[in-house]
Formats: sequence, C-alpha cells, structure tokens
Amino acid sequence: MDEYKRIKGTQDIYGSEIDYWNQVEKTAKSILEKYAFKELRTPIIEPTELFNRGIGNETDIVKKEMYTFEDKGGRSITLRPEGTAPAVRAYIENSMINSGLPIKLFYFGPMFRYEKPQSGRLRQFHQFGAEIFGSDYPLADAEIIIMLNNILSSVGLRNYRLKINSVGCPKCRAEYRKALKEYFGKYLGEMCEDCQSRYEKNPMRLLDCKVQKDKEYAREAPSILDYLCEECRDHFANVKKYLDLSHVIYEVDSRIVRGLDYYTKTAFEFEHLDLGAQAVIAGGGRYDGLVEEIGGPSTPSVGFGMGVERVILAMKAEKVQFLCENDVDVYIVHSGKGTEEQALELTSKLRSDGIKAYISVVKRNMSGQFKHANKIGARLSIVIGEDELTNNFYTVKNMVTGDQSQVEKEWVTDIIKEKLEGI
RNA sequence: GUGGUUAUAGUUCAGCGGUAGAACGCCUGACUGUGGAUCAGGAUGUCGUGGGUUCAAAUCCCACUAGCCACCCCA
Repeated sequence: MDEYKRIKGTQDIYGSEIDYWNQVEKTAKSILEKYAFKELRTPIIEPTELFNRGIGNETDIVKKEMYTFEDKGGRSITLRPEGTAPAVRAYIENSMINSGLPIKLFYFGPMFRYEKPQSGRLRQFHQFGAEIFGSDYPLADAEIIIMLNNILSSVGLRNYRLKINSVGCPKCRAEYRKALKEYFGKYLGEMCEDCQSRYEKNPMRLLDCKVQKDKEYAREAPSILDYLCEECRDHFANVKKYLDLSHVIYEVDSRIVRGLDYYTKTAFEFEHLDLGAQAVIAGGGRYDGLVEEIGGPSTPSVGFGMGVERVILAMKAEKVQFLCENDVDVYIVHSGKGTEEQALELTSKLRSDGIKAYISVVKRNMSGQFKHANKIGARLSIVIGEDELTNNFYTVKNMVTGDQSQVEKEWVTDIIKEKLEGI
C-alpha cells in the first residue's frame, strides 16, 4: 500500500503532461516579454492581513478558502490565494513608483485555495498574471485584454469567448446597488435562499444566480451600464473602441461580477466553450482603489489572472497540437572492451556541441541499448564496437529508417547535425 | 461546506459469497554487433483503510479516506 499520498486537490505533473506546461509557459512568457512586462517573483506566503484587506473580508476567498496558519513566532501566515495583492504589496514595499510609471509586471506560480476539488478546480493551482500599475488610461485596459487574447490564441485555443463589463467606480456603484435592491426587493420572497442572503451582502451577485427562476428575474434587472457616471462610461467606451480596432471579439455582459472586491470599471472574463462547470480560463479587470487600500499612494491599475490548469484542459478539449522537442537526438551505443571510455568521450563532445546525446547509465548489452534508444525516441544512434575501435570510425544509424553508415570520427558533429536536419 | 458517483496489477477494466483475471505496459528470450513488427516465457496485487455479517468476503452491511462530477464560488 502507498503510505504517502498527495494532499487532496494537488497534482504531480510529469511525463507527457509536462509538455503542455512547457508549451503554455514558453508562449505566455515570450508574449508577456514582447509587451515589455517584466517578471516579478513574490513569496508564496504572505501576512494574512494582506488578503483580508486586499481581496475583501466579505469575499468567499477570504471567508472560507484561505490556507492560513500561525508560524512559530505567532504571526498569521497565508498561502497566497491569488497574485494581485502580493504584486501590489511588492510594488509598494519596493517603492517601484520611483522607477517611473507605469510599471508592467507579470508573475507565474502556484496559488492555494481551500476548496472541494472538481474538474478545473484544485487546491493548489497555477496562474500567469500581469499587472500595469499607474495608468488610468483605457489603453492600459485594452492592452491587458489584447495581450491575454494573444496568449490564449498563441497557445492554440480557438473555442473561447471574451465577456466584458464595467462595474463602475464607488460613486456610480452606490447608485446602482440602490436600484438593484429596489428591483429585487419585489421578488425577494420567491427567490432562492442564497439570493436572500446576497441581497444584503452583495446585491450584484443576485445577477449571477444559476437557479432558473432567479435567472429570469435577473434578466429584467437594471443594468449597471445604465448607471455608470460619465467618466466610467467614457472609459468603457474607449476600451471597447480599442478592442474593436484590434479585432478582438467580445461580448458585453452586464452580469459579470468578479468575486474579488477590488475591481472598478473594467471587468472581463475569458470563457472556454468546451469545458465543464469551471469554464473561466482567465479573468481580470481594473482596480483603481487597491494600491491605496493596501497603504500605497493612489495608483490606478489593471491586470489579469490566467489559470494554467484550465488552459491545459481547454487545449486537450480542442485537441491542440504543438511541436514538442525530442528528449534525445543521438543514443551512443557501445559494446566491447574499451568502448565505454570512447563512448563517454563522444557523448561529452556531442553535448558540448549542442546535441542531446544519451549514453546508457545502466548496464545493457547492444540489443538492450537499441531497444532503449527506440523506447525513448532517439532519432539517431552511434555505434561504438570493436570494429569501430580498431578501424577508427563510427557507425551512425538512422533510427527511423534503419539506415546505417560509417563516419569518420572528425566529422561526427557535422554529420549528426546534418542528419538531424533531415529527420 | 452540501450532494451524486467510484475505489481490484504501473494503466484501463472484468470478476459480485468458495482460496485473484484480461488487455496494454514492463522484464527475458527467439536474434552471442542492432531497436521498432511477430512469437514464446516471466514479474507485479495483504482487491482504498478500519470494523461488522458468514463455516467462508474483492464480492453483502456500516464508517472513514481518496478520486471523479455537480452545487457554491472561482483560475
């Protein structure tokens, strides 16, 4: 029996699975850098208070999903449930403002949320995220969305859609809440229990209810978009204009309400069409009040978070193909007295010439070495046996066609490189 | 946190009261300097854990744990 098992909601990532991860990480990173975002690495643990303040005490994340514990010094520590609050903390703590605004940062790493696992939902999951600190300009919102769209499509995804909304600023939202409560007040008695409690806590969530009957009430509910102040309305119009100009297709959905309290104005979600219940592969928005909330100077900002596991699920659902480099170019097969030393030297030489060379680190006869070479997908093999040793040449074999040829020692690297080109 | 469902070899699964099976994978050989195809052998499980019923439990009952899926919520 296995004595030790993975913690619930965590995964070991290995084998062919890791190819998907490398593909996503590689393309995301290269695009992020193309847009001049610079990587930020923050600790996985943070003071609990950062999230209480940043995400909001009333959110589900803070109320029931945080991995919080006390360290030996009696401090309350939390495993980060998301990346924005830590990024903001780092921005303030390191006075990044002094290197000139805006600051464009991206991050990648594990996040932790104590939830019941299901498809597309884990207790330890991974996010790519990016933030632009110090711009209230709609072009910043647009850049974030365009870039994210760019990442998703570059990773090979097609079957997804973008939904955007404006959740307004504290000024217009207050008006809107009042209107919502007035509207739903009439039907409250007939609505589900959850909605009854949402009514007081977070009336905007009423729009989001999945209960069929409630959905119908929600359809007729007043829209935030009719309550936006002039500034918010202009901002939203401009964001949409830039998306149109960039040929990014979107759908305005006034029911999008994000689960983190810090969002203002722009809020958006990328939803994949072939996924189960957890279909949001990325989301984000503007958070003009957050930096100040956490103790920094007023700094309007926008960002996104993208769930790597969900993106990979989507890639599989769409059967996305991608090139994945061979682990081994050349397998050095050796057999007979004195060949081992030669084989080792040759392997080292090829490796320093930039070729992925493999020498068996397990004792195997010639047949066994070929079998293994085949199994690990080596494209070529080089044989060093007694013949080769006495007559001073190498035998190079194409593992796909089975062709073999004799090669003068001094030309191996060139010939190997040439042959690899042709496969 | 709530609900549904599942748990047998490395993997996918069959067996559903009488002392563990298949396929694939893995290892060995046919092939003493050659892999992939074929053929022949072989290894591997306290049948998720703990309890109960029974002469007898992988099989029936209960609890727990874990996986999957959905709700809630989110990436």
